[in-house]
Amino acid sequence: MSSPSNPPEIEEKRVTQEDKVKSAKTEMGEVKEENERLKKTLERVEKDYQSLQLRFFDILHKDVLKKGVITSHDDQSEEPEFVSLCLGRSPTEPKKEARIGDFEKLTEENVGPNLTLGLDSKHLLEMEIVSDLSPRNSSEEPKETETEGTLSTNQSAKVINVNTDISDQMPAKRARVSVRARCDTPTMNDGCQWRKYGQKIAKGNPCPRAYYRCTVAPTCPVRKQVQRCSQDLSILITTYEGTHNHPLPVSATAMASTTSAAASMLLSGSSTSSSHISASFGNGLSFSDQYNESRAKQIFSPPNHASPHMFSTITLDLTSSAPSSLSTQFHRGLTSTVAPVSNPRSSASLSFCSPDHNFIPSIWGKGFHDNATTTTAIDKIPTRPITQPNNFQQHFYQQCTTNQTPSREALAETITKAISTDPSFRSVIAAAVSSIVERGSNGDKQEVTENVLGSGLNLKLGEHLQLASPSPLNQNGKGCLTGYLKSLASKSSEAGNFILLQPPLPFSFSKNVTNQMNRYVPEMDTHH
DNA sequence: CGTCTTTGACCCGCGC
DNA sequence: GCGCGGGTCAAAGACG
Repeated sequence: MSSPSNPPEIEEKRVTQEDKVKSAKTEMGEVKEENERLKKTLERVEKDYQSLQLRFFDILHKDVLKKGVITSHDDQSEEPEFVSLCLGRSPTEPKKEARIGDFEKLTEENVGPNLTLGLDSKHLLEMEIVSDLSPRNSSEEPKETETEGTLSTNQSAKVINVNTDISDQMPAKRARVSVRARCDTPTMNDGCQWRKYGQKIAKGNPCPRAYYRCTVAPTCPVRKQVQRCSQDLSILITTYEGTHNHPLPVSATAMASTTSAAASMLLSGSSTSSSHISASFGNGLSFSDQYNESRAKQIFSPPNHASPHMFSTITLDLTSSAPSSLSTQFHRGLTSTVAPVSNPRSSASLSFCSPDHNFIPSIWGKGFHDNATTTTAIDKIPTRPITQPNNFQQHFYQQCTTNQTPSREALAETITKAISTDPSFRSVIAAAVSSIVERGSNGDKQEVTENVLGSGLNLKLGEHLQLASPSPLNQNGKGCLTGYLKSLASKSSEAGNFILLQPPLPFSFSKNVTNQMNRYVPEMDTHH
C-alpha cells in the first residue's frame, strides 16, 4: 500500500502475479479435464465391474444350485472355520487362495461361495448380527433396549436391528476382532474411551494382557484386550469384543465400525456352509518360505482359550515390517497361517500388509466421498473439515508435489509408517474396511465395488500397478495416476482379468484435492 | 476429591 | 475332583 519506491520492481511483481494467475487458471483447467477423464474412467470401470459381477453371481448361483442348499463341506467340518481376507501379497497356500487377479479362473474353479467375502447378500443383507454377537450382552447388561445397541453415531442414519434369525443360528457364537498394529504407546488410540479393569499374564506370552472396557456409556458391553506380541514387542494386538450401545465419538467410529463390521463379516461367513473361506487380494505370488507356524498360532489364536463361548475372531493386520525396509517375512503366509491353527473357533485375517512395494494408498477413494449412498456412520465421519492434515498425507503429498520420484521402497515405507504410527490413517483404513463390508451387506454390489476400489482396500494393488507404471506418482504430483487408472480400466475391461481394484479417484495430487482429502480423515482426538 | 490404574483374589469353564 | 488358565471384581494406591 505504501508508495512505490521502485516502480520497475512493482511492475515486475505485477507481471509475475499475472503469470501466476494464468498458470493457476491453466492448472485448474487441466485439473478439470483430469476430473472429467477420471469420471469417464470410473463409469467405464463401474460398467465393467457390474457386468463381471453379474457373471460372477450367476456362476455362484449356478454353483449353489448344483450343490443344493449350503450344507456339505464334510471334509472340512473338523477344521476351524476361518475367513482369511489377505489384502496383501502373502499367500503361502496358493491353491487355497482366491486371488482377485485370477478372478475368472477362480470362479471357474468353483471357489464360489467361499469368495463371497462376506458380501453374500443372503447372509449379509443385514449387519445387525453385529449387535447381537454376544449372548452375554443380553444377559449381563441391564434389561435395557440398548443391548441391541449399534455403532451408530449421533447423526448416523443407520438403523440396526437385531437379526434374530442369524443370532438364533449362532446362539453361542461371539465375534471378536483382533487388530494388530505397530504401536509404541501402551494402547492403540482408537478414539474410544476405555477403562482398564484388569491385567493378566497370559500363558505363552510374557507380556501382560490388559483388559479394558468402554466407558463412554456405563452400560456399554464392549471390551478390549490389549497385548503386545511376544515376538515383536512393537506390535500391539488389540482384541475388541462386543458392540457399542451408544453413540460414539467421531474419532472412534472408524475402529468401532470396522471391528463390528469385520466381526459381522466373519460371522456371516461362518454362517454359510463354508468352513473355509479364503481369499487373497494379493497378486498371487507365493511366499511359502519362512513361514513361522508358532508365530502364526500366536497371531491367530484367540486370546481366550478358556472362554465358555464359541468365539469367532477376525484379525485385522495393520502391522508393517521394519521401518527401514519392508521385510516380507512376517507378512508371508499370513493368509495361510490361519489354517494350521487348531482352534475350534473361527478366525480370520484381514491383512493390510504389503510385502512388496507396489501398493498405492487410495484411502481417499470414493468410499469417503459418496455421501449420497451412505448408510453407515463411517461414511459420515470424514465429512467435517480437518484442520490438520494427516501426517501420512503430508508426507505423501510432499513426495508427489516436490517432483520427487519416490521409490517404491520409500513409498511403501511412508505408507507403512503412516499405517503403523498414525492412528488417523489406521482409522481411515478401518473405516474403509468397515464401509466396504457394510455396503456389501446392503447388497449394493456396485457400491461395494466402488468402495472396495476406492476406499483403500486396493492398498495392495499388486501387479496391476506394476503393469501400469513402476512409479505412478512421479508426474509432478498432478494427474500422476492417470496412466495407471487408464491402465487399470483397460485391464479391467479385458476378459479374464477381473480386478476388484478400481482407480482411486481422488488421487490427483493438486493441493485442492489434497485439502479435500483432508476432509475425509477422521480427526483423532484421543481423549474426550 | 474424583477418577483412573494397579493388583491380588475370586469365579468359571475346560481338560485330565 | 482337581488343577490350570482366562476373565472379572474390587480394594488400595496414584494422580491431577
